[in-house]
Amino acid sequence: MGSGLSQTRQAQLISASQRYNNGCVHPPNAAMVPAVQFNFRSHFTELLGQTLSEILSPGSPGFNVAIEFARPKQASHGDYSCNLAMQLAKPLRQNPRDIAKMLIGGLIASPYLEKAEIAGAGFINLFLKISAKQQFPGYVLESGEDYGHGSIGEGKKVQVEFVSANPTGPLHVGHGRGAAFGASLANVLEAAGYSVTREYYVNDAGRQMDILALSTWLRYLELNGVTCPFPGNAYQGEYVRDMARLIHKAHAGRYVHRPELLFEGLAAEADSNTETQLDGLIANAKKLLGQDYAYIHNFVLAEQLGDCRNDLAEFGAVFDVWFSEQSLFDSGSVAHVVQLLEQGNYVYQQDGAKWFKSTDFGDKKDRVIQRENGQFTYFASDIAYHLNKFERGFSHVIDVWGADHHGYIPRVKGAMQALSLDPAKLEIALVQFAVLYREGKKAPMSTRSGEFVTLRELRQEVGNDAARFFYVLRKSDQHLDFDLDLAKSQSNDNPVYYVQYAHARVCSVLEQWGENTAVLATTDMSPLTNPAELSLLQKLIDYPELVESAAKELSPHLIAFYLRELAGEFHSYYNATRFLVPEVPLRLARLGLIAAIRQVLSNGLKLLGVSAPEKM
RNA sequence: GUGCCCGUAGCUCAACCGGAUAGAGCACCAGCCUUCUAAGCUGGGGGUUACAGGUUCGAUUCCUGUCGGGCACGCCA
Repeated sequence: MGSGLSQTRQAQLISASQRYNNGCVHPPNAAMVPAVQFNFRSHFTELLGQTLSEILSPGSPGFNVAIEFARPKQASHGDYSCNLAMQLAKPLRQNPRDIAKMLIGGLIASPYLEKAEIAGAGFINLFLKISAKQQFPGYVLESGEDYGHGSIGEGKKVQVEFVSANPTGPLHVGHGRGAAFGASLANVLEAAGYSVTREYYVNDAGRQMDILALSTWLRYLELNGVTCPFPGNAYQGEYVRDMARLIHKAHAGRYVHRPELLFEGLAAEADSNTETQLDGLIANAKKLLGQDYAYIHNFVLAEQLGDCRNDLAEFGAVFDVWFSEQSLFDSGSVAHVVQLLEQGNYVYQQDGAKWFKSTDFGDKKDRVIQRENGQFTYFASDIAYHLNKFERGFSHVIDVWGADHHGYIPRVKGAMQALSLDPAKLEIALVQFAVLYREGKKAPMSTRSGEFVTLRELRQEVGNDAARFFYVLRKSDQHLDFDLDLAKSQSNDNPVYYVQYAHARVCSVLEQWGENTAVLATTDMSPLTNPAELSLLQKLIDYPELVESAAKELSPHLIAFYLRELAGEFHSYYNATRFLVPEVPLRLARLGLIAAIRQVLSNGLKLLGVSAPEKM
């Protein structure tokens, strides 16, 4: 979410520090106000920042060096690690270890800090007090479903537009990835404090829809005993015949209009697979059907959109707005936006067409917005659509596109600039298509040819949970090799079971314990001292920061990775440690910890649209 | 040909926008169920981060070049 969010982040840090200075931020002690906003990383950033400002005067070299804490991989490097001293070595012309010594010496006491060490080339490693970590299970359980929810979004309106597939046939597994990514991303942004609108842009105005309408009509004619060749580049899928059957069933021969004239003025059947031939057929169909063309067109649109909507809803991708491209033409928005661009002197006429000067904004070539035949291009309606988005008051707009559209970015951003909109407020998240493998070989996929694996088919065979999780298990802009056989097999290779199983195991233990889990939120956690327990505590502490990062980086896959790690640590802990031990304080503390783990697993899975079963 | 993305264990992928000994999962090998769910756990082998330079305290990460792969380069959407 680019610069906008990092500014937000800074604002957040500043406000956190102010609260700290005013004494309004309390340690996460269950007896006090719950420290919902509390965050060790920002706490230490603040402490070190104060130390730094005492050592350096404003404006001196190194004063503006960013203070960042990392979570070291090795436990011996502490809980939080900072490279500030090494960053300062050059501007201060001093040995980094000496600087580190100076910084640690001036560090303000913190109730959470056990010790600070200098290590390696000059790392400052901070160790949390165990007591600080032990506050978290109670905090997690108190926060419940809200644990991990943050406020970096500040309630700002963000739109996530995703899937937006042409309603010309069933969604396939490529769309599924966009759906899983977009839906998860929207959830993550919401958890980070944004007010999210989920939107689907319906391409109901273009040629593809005409081809679908034509295809359906041709199938319908066949049902009425009219034999005519079916073009190879029309939509071949069985769903087209299904729609034709529906029309036939409801209206019998009502829409048979002089089919013998269909090929009038067109080439012979033999070479009937060209695009011009198809356009000719569409034109003839429109002429022959007259007013009735709209019926066919609207019927197939409604059918496909309805099917798509159900499919996505079952997949857990629910939209707030279904935005019609056609409405932009009907309302005059497209004509208007072209006018705006003309007024700005960004449009010129050439070869009978109107071109937008996108090269003014870094595009490789100028782009047609209105064709020689007077029709607006898809690009024109897309400009109008983006203008419309910002007119609706979104502070950020995120478009989730297939990566094959990446070349489209410069012209859209260019158009935004031409309209005096800030292109930085539009973020494009590219999602690579999933490449299918069946029996170790690439499976062909093309909507037109009718050879595809549908999202619905995938969901039915592997289940929604597995599909949702599988899709976001890798970075969205990376290719996804989707092994159908593996995904369809009910084997334990599928990582979603691993995470869900951890959740179910906790449920099972708590059920056998049999008492009211409510007491666990206020249980004394001081018996939690072994390395596995401390590591799990830190894992719980990390979760809110993780949600924040996932939101800032538009990377829901981070949630999936985190859940796998958390589940892994839990499974190890489970195998090595007994929870239902006779000693009551230890038993309660361990149960409190695993109950908190369960809560975080559940919260994370919810963001990904995956269920958290109590039994498996 | 031009532009964008990518190249990490046998395979699929991470690595917190330059940090410490590059991590997981599959697969392979050897173990763990009279104890809270074995859809689990423990241990083991596996790497010149495609290659060659450069930038600096430090590079999988940034820059240049080479090789290899994907995508895009319509008055389609």
